[in-house]
Amino acid sequence: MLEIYNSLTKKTQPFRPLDENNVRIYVCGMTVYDYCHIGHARVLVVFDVVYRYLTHVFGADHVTYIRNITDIDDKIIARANERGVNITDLTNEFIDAMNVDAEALGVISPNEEPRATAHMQQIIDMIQALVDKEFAYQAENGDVYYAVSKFETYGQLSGRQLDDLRAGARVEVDEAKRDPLDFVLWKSAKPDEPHWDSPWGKGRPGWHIECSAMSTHCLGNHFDIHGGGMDLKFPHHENEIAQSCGATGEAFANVWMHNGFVQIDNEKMAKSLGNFFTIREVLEQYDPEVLRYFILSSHYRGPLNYSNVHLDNAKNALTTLYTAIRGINIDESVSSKPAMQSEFSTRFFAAMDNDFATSEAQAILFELAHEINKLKSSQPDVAMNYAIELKSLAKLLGLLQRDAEEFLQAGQSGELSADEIEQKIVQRNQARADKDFSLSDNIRDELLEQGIVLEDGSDGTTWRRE
RNA sequence: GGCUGGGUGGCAGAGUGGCUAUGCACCGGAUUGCAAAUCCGUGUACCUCGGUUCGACUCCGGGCCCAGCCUCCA
Repeated sequence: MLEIYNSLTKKTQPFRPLDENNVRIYVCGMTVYDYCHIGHARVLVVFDVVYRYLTHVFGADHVTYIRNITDIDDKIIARANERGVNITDLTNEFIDAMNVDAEALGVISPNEEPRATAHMQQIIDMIQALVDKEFAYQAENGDVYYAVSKFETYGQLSGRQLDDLRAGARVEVDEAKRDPLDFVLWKSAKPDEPHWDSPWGKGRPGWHIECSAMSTHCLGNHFDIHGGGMDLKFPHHENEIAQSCGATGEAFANVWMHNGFVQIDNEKMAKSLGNFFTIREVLEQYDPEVLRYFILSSHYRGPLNYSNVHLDNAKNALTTLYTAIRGINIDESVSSKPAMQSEFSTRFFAAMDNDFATSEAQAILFELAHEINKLKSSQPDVAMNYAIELKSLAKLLGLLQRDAEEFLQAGQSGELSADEIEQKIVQRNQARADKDFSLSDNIRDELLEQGIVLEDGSDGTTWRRE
């Protein structure tokens, strides 16, 4: 049975959805004012695997996955001003870019990707409900704030006490707030800022209320899983709980999942440290599937240390996997049937059931590949069945779905086209047939300099890019 | 200062109260014209100090160290 670590209870617990026919998950997505970086890639990929696995467990039509888009906030306004473009053009540009990156990484689109600006009515309604219930107040400067002290369990998710928070608060006291910990729900508009009409005057929503309003709107007041990056736990998710529970009077998300950070040299990746990589920068050097494999090679809650060495390692590992299924002609009529369920599948599912232990699941993929290599020539039928099983398990991780040949020969190292390489191979094999090994070795060395590795198999020579 | 996580072999990274993780790298052998790939095999671990236990890397306590959060952040 699937067990998930719940940040709220700090325990790994059996996952029991409210409705098995509609498992509902909401993940905090991106604020779209720049290209996505590797940290974003991690959220994208991690929750993509969560979604794939939930679908596997509960059925394809029994999971609803929502990932929002924050398309209005201070940074977006600042960036648009900087560039002299309007906000919609800016956010559309980066939403498109995000979709390109996500697709490259093999991320399945969520069922819905709600945008904040398209849910202004729901946001205003929720703020109104909070004001009506006296969880919120309008301050003299026109802003509407959430009164943190009114919500009894505030701090539960992040394990903080109000007094500790006040003691540690570095923010200067905002005169308009009754309590320095109160946070903004509605900001009154400054001149030349985008704004919407509301009962509290022209303005725009605070960041936290957007997610409360959109998740509730898309999934109902009470749903199963809420996810996001570790850093969102406080204050963002803490505030969401206060808002949603305050407004609806019901429970909010049952399970909270938080993925760990991407680090570089054991430090958080951050623009201010200059150790920052966008997805597209990485993909100039590495195949997207390599990045995906790398992300899944450590547990989602732990830190992920990024470096080229690690990506090289991931590339070699993936090459091993693809090499195992290379040359096996998977009979479509067989592969359309459900894959064989060997002991490998059982162990793979057990790993995934254990809070999505993807690195352990990957290890089983290698054992399967090993099995295939052993049986390839002696029992091709059995090997093919294992290959089908391997691909079907890997699919849950979004890996190994391409043609092996295509993966192994992808890339643009060297100047040679596939046709030219094939010609060289023909020449070399003629030389080998003539026992002219110095010529054949020269050709092979020449290709190797271009990053092309030749492999002489029992049924001919194959090549790949290293 | 408060709150979270974590310290495993050359590197990365799982896991378990006594039994092989896995990948990459390395070494020996098979195979190959030679390689590559593959197969067979070897080796290198569990921060520190106490405690519990027949037995702990695995449980408990102290210490040291690292990262994250406490402000926008995936």
